[in-house]
Amino acid sequence: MKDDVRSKILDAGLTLLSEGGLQALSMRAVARIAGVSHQAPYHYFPDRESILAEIVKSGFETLHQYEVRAVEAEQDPVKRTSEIGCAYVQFALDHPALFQLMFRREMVDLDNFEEAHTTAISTFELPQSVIAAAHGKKPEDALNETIACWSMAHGLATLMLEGKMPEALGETRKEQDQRVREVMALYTSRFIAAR
Amino acid sequence: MKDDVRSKILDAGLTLLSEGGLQALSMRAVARIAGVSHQAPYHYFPDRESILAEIVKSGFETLHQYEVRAVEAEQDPVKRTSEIGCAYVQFALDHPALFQLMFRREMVDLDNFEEAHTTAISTFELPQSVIAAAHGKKPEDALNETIACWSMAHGLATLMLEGKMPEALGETRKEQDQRVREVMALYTSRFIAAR
DNA sequence: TCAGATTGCTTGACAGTGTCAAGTCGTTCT
DNA sequence: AGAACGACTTGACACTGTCAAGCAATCTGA
Repeated sequence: MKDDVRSKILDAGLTLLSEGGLQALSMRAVARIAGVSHQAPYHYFPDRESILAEIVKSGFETLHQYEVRAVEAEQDPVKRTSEIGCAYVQFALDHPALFQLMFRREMVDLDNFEEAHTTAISTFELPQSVIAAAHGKKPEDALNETIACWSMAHGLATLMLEGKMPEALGETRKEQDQRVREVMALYTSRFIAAR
Repeated sequence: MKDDVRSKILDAGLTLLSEGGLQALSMRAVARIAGVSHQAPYHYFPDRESILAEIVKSGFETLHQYEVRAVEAEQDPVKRTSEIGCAYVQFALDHPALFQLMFRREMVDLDNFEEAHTTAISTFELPQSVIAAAHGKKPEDALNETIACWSMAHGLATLMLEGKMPEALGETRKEQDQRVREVMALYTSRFIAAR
């Protein structure tokens, strides 16, 4: 394999993230796990941020898959809206450190990485069209609605990951999913009320 | 002053946070700015996290003040709800690095710092009672509603700070405040629709 | 065929970090 | 006077990201 080391480096990054969290992700550790010298990664990437950007890009691709699956499972635009929000939170709970990495500018500034930036944007567009449909609007006219719903899902995910939610949120993952569903439904319930 | 050095250390921390962001906040830098040796801080605090916890505590106190001011400016529970959400986001925009510090468990795990934890909880209780009033419920029966609203404000703040919001959100601070108001109103609009 | 360039790394060094351990110096207590 | 203590300082260690140089194998072109 030509890019054997390169992909080993990225794999090592993902492994460290999932096993030790964000703070375990150092470039020396990545090299160690990939079984190469501490400078080998910089042969393939100009700097640390470029390595992280590649990992972030793969993260947004996975998030996009979560969203697509949620949308495919439902037809009704209102139900789709709450489902896609749940999918977002579930992605965060499934990949906590990766999620944090994806949304910390001091780790990766997406403005400097066009590819990753484009991938990130695509995870925004699908929710936008779903939410717009729920409101009976065109996507470009539903910016505030998209932001409101996205913020709610993102805030919920962030606060849960950081352990800032009251314990009452549920102990098992199943209970948590249920609670997330209830909370997201509080956004979509405005449609029901408006009918 | 007896606690001269101690408060100089905390001040130095806040200064570094506001001037250089989270990544500028190192204990060596704190000591440097406070004009003491790199080990002096550990004479007053057992470890790095304890210093940060004290800073975080002061942050939650300030956040609480923002909330109180918002509630005092409005009587109507529904308007209060969106105002308190705006106040939350405004605090984050006014003190970006402090806000990040307050909500990152790997920086400060509030479970280990009872005082700071209590202060943090108090910033949750005021919104809870306001939101409950808007719903005509008792605070303890409005947990989901509180979480929904809090998540929205928190997500909005986080995404804005991390530069993840579409540029369309507004360039000047005044435009941004207006946009935040519109978005928060999308949560409270469910009350209006329900009437 | 064989010098020279390129590829794919490794090794070494440097300044920065948090923290453990020990040292210093002035005051205070006995 | 001497011991103890408070308020630090100094030094060291392992860790980090990154700059610089080195080095063996492979490819290129004459």
